[in-house]
Amino acid sequence: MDEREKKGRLEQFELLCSERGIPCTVQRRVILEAVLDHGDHPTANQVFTDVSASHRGISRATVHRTLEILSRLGIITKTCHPGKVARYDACTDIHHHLICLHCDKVVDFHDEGLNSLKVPDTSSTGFEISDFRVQLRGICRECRDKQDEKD
Amino acid sequence: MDEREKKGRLEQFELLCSERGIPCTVQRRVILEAVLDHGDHPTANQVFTDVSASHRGISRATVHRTLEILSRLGIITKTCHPGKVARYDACTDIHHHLICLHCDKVVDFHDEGLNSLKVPDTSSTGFEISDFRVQLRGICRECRDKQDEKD
DNA sequence: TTAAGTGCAAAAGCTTTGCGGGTAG
DNA sequence: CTACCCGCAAAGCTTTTGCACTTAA
Repeated sequence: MDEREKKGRLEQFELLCSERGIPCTVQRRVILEAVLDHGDHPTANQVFTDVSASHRGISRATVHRTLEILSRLGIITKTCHPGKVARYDACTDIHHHLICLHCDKVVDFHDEGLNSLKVPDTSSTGFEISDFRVQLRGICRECRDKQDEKD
Repeated sequence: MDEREKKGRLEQFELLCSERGIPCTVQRRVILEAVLDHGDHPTANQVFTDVSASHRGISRATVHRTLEILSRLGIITKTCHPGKVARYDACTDIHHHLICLHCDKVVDFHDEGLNSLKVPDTSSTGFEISDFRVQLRGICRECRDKQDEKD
């Protein structure tokens, strides 16, 4: 993410904090920055590693707690993964996912056609829908190559 | 899932096994049945509980190993969840998901309009797409009600 | 017969929790 | 000043692995 946009997101975060009376601590800013910088869909552990590289002494527990808080604020979001650990995402513009059913890799995919999908009526379900994602599921090139080797 | 369909899926599984020379053990059949019966998106632990109710001595390790194998065979599938544990799905017909960003609940949603979505060209990505899912993201009724209580 | 699967128990990862000291507002 | 947050360490879950025994084909 470029510097200008990042700065905007950090200001947005500080605004949200003061609106809701939530302390805006150093750790929270640093962890948010790490997610914004990471690009794809880091796990809590990856965020912890990134953060530790520049700031001594931020604990794993804080990373977990903070990621949860940030996603409740809506400033980042939990992504839907086929894997076994939680993953987070810097939730900027609408985008979609290519998913490898073999190695669980998830890659962002931007496409105007998908963005203009009409969300159907869900009123009977009790859900209030705010946005949507399309998952395109299949096999990535690396996994295909590995399969071919075996043959 | 009704008995007739279940029987069909089990036969399909036995066929797949013999095609690929993979042993079709009691445990695998029982675990597959448990997923088919479960309905929504059980975790390995839920499958283990279901299985243990009717069959003594099937270990957790086997449940994990088997779920992985069944999903590689394509007879079940890993679902994409915002949570922290792997979840599986009896992958029958195409369907979509309502996702609560508050409590991570995932509910199946069937809709003809979504089914007919045109999959875009992904040739530049190296992925070979076999199907797709739409995630409708928002807040479920229970979580909305809880929020209202607080106000 | 024999390659592969299974159970058990132990190890390895990921996440949460309780508590005393520290900090933002 | 005060409520909330943080780091630490320990506990709690989920998943994986090594090995001896069993089983499907």
